[in-house]
Amino acid sequence: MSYASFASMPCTLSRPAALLGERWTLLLLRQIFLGTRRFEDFQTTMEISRSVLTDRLNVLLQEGVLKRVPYQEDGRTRHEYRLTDKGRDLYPVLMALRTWGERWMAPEEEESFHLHHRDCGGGVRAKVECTDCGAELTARDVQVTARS
Amino acid sequence: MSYASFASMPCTLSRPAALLGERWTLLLLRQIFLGTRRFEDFQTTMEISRSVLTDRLNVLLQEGVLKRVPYQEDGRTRHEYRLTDKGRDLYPVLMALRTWGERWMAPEEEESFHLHHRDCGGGVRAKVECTDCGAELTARDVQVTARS
DNA sequence: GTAGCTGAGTTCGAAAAACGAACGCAAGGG
DNA sequence: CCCTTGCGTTCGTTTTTCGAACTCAGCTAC
Repeated sequence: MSYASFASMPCTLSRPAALLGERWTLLLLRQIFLGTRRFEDFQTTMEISRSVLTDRLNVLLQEGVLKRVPYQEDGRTRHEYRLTDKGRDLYPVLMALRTWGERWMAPEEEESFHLHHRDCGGGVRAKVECTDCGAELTARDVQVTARS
Repeated sequence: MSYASFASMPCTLSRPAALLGERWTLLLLRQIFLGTRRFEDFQTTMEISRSVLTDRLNVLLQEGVLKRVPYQEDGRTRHEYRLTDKGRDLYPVLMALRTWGERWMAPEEEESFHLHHRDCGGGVRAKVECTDCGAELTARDVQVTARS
């Protein structure tokens, strides 16, 4: 009764952290942002056990991060998992991970994929900024105030 | 030999995702960014089992996200866990989670804490931008290219 | 119609991870 | 000394995860 309690705390950081902090969930989202949509493809590319995959997909469906969308293949109706608006809005989280990974975990080898801005071809970077003055912020620039 | 393999893939997204995607790790980082530094405080505030806490702290030490820093208390030497530069640079990841949480999971109740820019008092927001033109990017603005 | 194939799960026994209460231990303090 | 405190470690139990086999629905071919 402990890990789960973070998922229901009135804290806008602990709730997402508890949801995405469950094993496989971040890697599953990565795969989805890379274009995977079908149960079988998740299972084979990630080597996750089928039962856990079922569970994680269901949690993300319940949370409204994913939706099941019917489509036709070989004349039969199947379903694929796609991001909702809420799910697509997790992009900054994944990009923040990648930006950090590039800076601090970059292996000598090449990347497995590249990202660039469709319009201008530039690179992609996550950052934190002030909603008022627009300055880029680090942890040290931010004051934490507990609510009374 | 499966979840662990993501931690050693030559991919700057899968490696951080595997590291932070282990249960408790994101919540532990949240607690650290909120100022907790000592074993006992993590254990009591998070209700995590002591053995798992030991393990997670050790992994973060090994990865260079945390460091053990000696300090004096009541005339005796103790150690506390503090963020390294590498660890502090995870701030955008946490802020991206929080930005998402505020938009999509905000409970009716109040937040448990507030964040604001020390210099101007403004709010804090994570975003993704183009390194060339500076435009704010969503998943749809970004092209994924697999490496040959 | 029936045998086979395929994608998408479900089931279930074994292995791994997490839990939590008790124990160990070093460094003061009384 | 004996007590307390902070920080782990141990260990038996419970919960998750694993992975191989099974199910099932909807076609396709015969």
